[in-house]
Amino acid sequence: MTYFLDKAKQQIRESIAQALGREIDFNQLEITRPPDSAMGDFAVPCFYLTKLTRISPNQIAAELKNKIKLKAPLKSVQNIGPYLNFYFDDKQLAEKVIKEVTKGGEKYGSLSGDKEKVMIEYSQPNTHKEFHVGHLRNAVLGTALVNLYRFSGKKVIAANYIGDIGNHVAKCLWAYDKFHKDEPEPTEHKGQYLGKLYTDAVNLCAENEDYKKEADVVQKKLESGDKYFTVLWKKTRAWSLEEFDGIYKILGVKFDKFFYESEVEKPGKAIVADLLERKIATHSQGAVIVDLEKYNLKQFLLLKSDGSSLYSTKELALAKLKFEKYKVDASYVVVDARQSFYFQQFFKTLELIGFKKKTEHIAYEFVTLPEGAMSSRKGNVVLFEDLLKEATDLAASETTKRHTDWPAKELEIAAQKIALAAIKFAMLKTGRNNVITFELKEALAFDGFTGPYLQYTVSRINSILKKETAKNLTNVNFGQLVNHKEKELLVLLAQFSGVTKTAALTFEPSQLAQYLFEVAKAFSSYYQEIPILAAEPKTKEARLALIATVRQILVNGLSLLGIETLERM
RNA sequence: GUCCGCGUAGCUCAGUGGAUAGAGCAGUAGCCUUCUAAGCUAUUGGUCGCAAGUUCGAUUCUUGCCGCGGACACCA
Repeated sequence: MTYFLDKAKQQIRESIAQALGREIDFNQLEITRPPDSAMGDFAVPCFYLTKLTRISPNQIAAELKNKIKLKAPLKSVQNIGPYLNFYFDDKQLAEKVIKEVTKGGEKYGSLSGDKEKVMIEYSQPNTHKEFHVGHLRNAVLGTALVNLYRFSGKKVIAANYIGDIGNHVAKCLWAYDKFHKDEPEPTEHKGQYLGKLYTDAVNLCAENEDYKKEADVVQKKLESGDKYFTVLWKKTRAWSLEEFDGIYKILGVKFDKFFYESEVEKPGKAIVADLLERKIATHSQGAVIVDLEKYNLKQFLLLKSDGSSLYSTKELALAKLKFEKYKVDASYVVVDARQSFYFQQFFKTLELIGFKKKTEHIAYEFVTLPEGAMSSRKGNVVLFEDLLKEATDLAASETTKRHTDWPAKELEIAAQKIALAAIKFAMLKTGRNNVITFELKEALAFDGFTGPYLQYTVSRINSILKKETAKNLTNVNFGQLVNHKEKELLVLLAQFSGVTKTAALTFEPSQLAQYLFEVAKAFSSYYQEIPILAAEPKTKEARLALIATVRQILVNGLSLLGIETLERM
């Protein structure tokens, strides 16, 4: 799919090559936006041309300005210093952009034809632990990445890899068995209940060496198929999975495939045995390691000295499974940046084994609290459920202030949508490399650069379009859209597809978030100044078509970020 | 100690090898008989951590230093 802006940019490049009378590397010839829209719609800095011709950038810009022959939709070109600034024909711009967005609808901006099949693994919660805002960032980021990748035309398998076994499970079950097995079973929030037990267990084991040993014995028993603990494990594991399922439903987070650590534990151990045989792995202090010293990656631990498995043991088998069974071309794993070193070791190990497939760690920084890191041990984690409740209550009270007459059901649905938008957007609006210091006040903000502001913008457009819409675009006179704010909006809208593509390739949904905010601001300013329904019929028709286009872009973009919009708010 | 990330306005963050470094929040001053004020307009606020180097040109690239956060074998 080639959109209007791509074609226009290509025309700019070709017109320059033609005027110059020689071939140029179009990849080197960048097309940017001037600092002020009055200076042009798009700009070409001429420094690259100077390299080719040895004529000063200012001079070559001046010469080319007179030689360039423009075709629609481009109207004119100006040279300002070392820049060639191009202007669109307003009517053409409006007509092309509005028509292609209208035609594309919810698919507008998407690309197709890419044959690559990738797996994006994310979320990876641990059973028997609590689901907090740290996990939330991963789930929200992963969802956005899956959406963006699909939008840019790739086949994506969204995968979850649930940590349903391991030392944390053993600790939780040890605590359950030792202190709680005679209690009545919890009837709700069973996952959270287990999380609490786990926290207690961590503290107890830290204080008491004997307790830690007991918990380790539980892990050994689990791995050797002990009946009692296996039954207990299956039951409690289901409690956690049920909780995750509920959270994913609320979040609108979906997976095509669930992997469980429990299913790759044995195959993982088999791989480790094979690596020992092949002398890629060796024994060290009773444990199994891969020596990566010569790559400056220390030693990579594959098996504990008591023979039980580690994360790495299982991940070896998982990597194999992904490529062999699911035949993906690339595997992306969305995991906290604190695991970067581990992944370097892991990828190097795969390389030594002879694995040639593309695997990449999509690292993001963690979520912390103003008073320091969240930790189950300190009991200062912010649970997703608590955060959602707080946000929903606030959204409900804000909505009630504005609409005293809304039916209870609509109020309830709206409050949750607004709350989720606020929370998700807060997680997505900054780049992956930023540590998010979680502050409730900020997560619950509904104005400025927030999800609710974007939803509000859509609702305002809805409110107009509910009264009247442009019936048939063939009769619309696009020449009516001459206001500079209309022009600004159109140029912005035309960039949507490019933004989503870059956001996908760089694994940075924040770029889309920033862009959508710009669109919303441009619309709000326009909305304030320019009457739509009260305009002359012809003008009104064109403006209605324009704002429907703005809505489509905002809805499409928000949906990629996993954020729903509301009919009214 | 080694490695990774970050350091831009009071706070939270965009941004770019080149045209006057931008937003949001907070502050100040305005705007609701007119399409939803979760909004808009104006305005205050910056030696882009410090130093050197590469370059016609560095906040952006390189190196060193400083500060903050993180990782560095039996957790995941």
